Amino acid sequence: MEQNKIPQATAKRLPLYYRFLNNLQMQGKTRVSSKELSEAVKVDSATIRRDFSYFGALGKKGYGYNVEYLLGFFRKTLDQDELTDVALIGVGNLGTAFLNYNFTKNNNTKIVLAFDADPNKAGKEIGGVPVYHIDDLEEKLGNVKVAILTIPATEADRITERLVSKGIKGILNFTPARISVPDDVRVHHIDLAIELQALVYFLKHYPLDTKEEVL
Amino acid sequence: MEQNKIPQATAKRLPLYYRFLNNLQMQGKTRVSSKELSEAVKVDSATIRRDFSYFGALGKKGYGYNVEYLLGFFRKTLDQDELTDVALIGVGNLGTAFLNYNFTKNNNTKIVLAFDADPNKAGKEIGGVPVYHIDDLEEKLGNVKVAILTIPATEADRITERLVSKGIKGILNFTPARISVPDDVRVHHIDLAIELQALVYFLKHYPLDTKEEVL
DNA sequence: AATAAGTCGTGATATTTTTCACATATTCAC
DNA sequence: GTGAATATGTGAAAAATATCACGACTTATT
Ligand SMILES: NC(=O)c1ccc[n+]([C@@H]2O[C@H](COP(=O)([O-])OP(=O)(O)OC[C@H]3O[C@@H](n4cnc5c(N)ncnc54)[C@H](O)[C@@H]3O)[C@@H](O)[C@H]2O)c1
Ligand SMILES: NC(=O)c1ccc[n+]([C@@H]2O[C@H](COP(=O)([O-])OP(=O)(O)OC[C@H]3O[C@@H](n4cnc5c(N)ncnc54)[C@H](O)[C@@H]3O)[C@@H](O)[C@H]2O)c1
Repeated sequence: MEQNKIPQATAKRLPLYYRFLNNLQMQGKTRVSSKELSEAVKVDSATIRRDFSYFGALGKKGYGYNVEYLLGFFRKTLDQDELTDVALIGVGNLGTAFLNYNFTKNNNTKIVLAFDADPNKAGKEIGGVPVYHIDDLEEKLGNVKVAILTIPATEADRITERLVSKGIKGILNFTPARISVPDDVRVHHIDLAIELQALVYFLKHYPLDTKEEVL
Repeated sequence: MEQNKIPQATAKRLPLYYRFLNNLQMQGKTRVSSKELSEAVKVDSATIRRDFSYFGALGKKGYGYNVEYLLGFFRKTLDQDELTDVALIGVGNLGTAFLNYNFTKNNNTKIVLAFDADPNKAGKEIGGVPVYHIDDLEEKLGNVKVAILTIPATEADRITERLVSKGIKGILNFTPARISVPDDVRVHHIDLAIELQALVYFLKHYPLDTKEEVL
């Protein structure tokens, strides 16, 4: 699809740029330089210019970038005009937090339904999202292609298999399990315990005198 | 401190290895190869061997790695024997989920106290962790060096400043705000909305026929 | 109109990370 | 013991990412 020449590292930063540009526009700013952007999002200004340059010459020398133009460009690039439906599996501590938080501020994704194995949770609605019993997964999932996994790790493999066979193509996996999927399914692991441990490890073992911010 | 020759990419994977080795030991396995590890944690086996090699020759050719030895080694390396205290700021949706989840399974970090601006939350205890009013931050924080930030983005800068002046050295920031800190403070951003958007972007724009798993 | 200040886009370079591929060592089966 | 199988550790190469530094162009100022 189109140019898949865009480096992954760049692609991961696009939503960040987009969000900040939105803020700028709301503040009524009409122009912005890579230097200003850099200070706000904490990414080197050369990296920002390089990132933008993959999409062509979006700025003007000596001027910077026009906020509205850039925003419009990224809106298209990030498909901000089409809403992507997401399913959430596991309405426990984390899952409930995600349901209550509305990802649809500034955002093109929306959790449209949730599943849980607990019969007490099925039938309810949390944050405006209906919760179904996991037994009804195949029946209710419909054409949703993205799932958030917030179930116990022990359930991850079994549920993943069911999700994949129903056509899910992207999984945001919060369980510590490293799930196996076919090659055409993308899994993004967010392992909170590990993030915390890694932070502590860095604190103890790395001097850190220079500014190095870690994602 | 010791060898800070260990690449950051490697350091981030250490807790993952550690957790899996723990599982292996609990299953009674005594040896493991980089190939087996690779399948379990979804990291290329050459990368695993390279990672381990930064710490010396931990394995044996033709045999693999001794689980107990490796685990003991990483336990020391990751300071699993000392518990690091953590403060949580913002007992809302996310914060409450973290308090209820006990990070101290297999883990060397523990949330020991929490703060919130809501007077109804202060004074309570959630998941065994006392919640104080944010006004008492300076008084109660003590010698804690790591904080988890789960407050509204608008509060992030102000609270960060207070944390830093009280001596916090590591922040796990869940707010969308990109906070500014002195060079000796490490910030790790976990931006859930962006993770979700990035996943959707990859799904739509990247072919993905080969196995590429993204962290 | 000329000058100064600001800023992009990018070739070149540096750094970081991953992967290949193989000499070398060990184990295991018989 | 011997040979086949297994698996490490690592030099070298590749790939990915980040940064430097500067020519080219814009805007603002006097
Ligand atoms: N909460 C945290 O702070 C935190 C931190 C790090 C990792 N995690 C991980 O995130 C995951 C969820 O954590 P949590 O604290 O929300 O757990 P939780 O126990 O509160 O919630 C899990 C939910 O999944 C449901 N469930 C169980 N089996 C199911 C199945 N087969 N199908 C559908 N639903 C099922 C349960 O009924 C429960 O509601 C876990 O894997 C956990 O390790 C959580
Ligand atoms: N919940 C999610 O799923 C989710 C997803 C992505 C990002 N986030 C981000 O995480 C952060 C927290 O999200 P949430 O859903 O838990 O929000 P929330 O509103 O449920 O919780 C925020 C809590 O912080 C407290 N608070 C406000 N100001 C404070 C202050 N100055 N000092 C101390 N406490 C204060 C509030 O009383 C509240 O309890 C937000 O920045 C949000 O953007 C949350």
